[in-house]
Amino acid sequence: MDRIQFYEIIYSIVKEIPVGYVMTYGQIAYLAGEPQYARMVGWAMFHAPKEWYLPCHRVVNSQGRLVPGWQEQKALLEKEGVTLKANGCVNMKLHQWQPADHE
DNA sequence: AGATTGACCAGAT
DNA sequence: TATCTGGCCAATC
Repeated sequence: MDRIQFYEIIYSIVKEIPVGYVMTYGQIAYLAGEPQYARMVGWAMFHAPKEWYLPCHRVVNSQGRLVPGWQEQKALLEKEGVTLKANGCVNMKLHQWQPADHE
């Protein structure tokens, strides 16, 4: 798979994340077909053109931690209805979006 | 062209 | 449970 295609899939998945839900980099990479590309997901998010309007604030790491150096993300998630723990991490069990939920 | 870093993850200690 | 290490790919120095 071309890296470009991989990015395209990543962006597609991220754009499909509904309000009030979040996903992990690893999960996105997995859905994109390359579970090992978690780092590329994060890299792609940071370098994603704003014209894509990606809800990258709904993307967190496997621990539910928010993006380092981006305190605004916390406020954004709270405004979307995402409940954050006292330590500032997302309640993954409550907000981790699962595409195959109705499986 | 080689080495280092990065919005990560999983396993090991 | 918390911290460290190795590995992954791409971009930058």
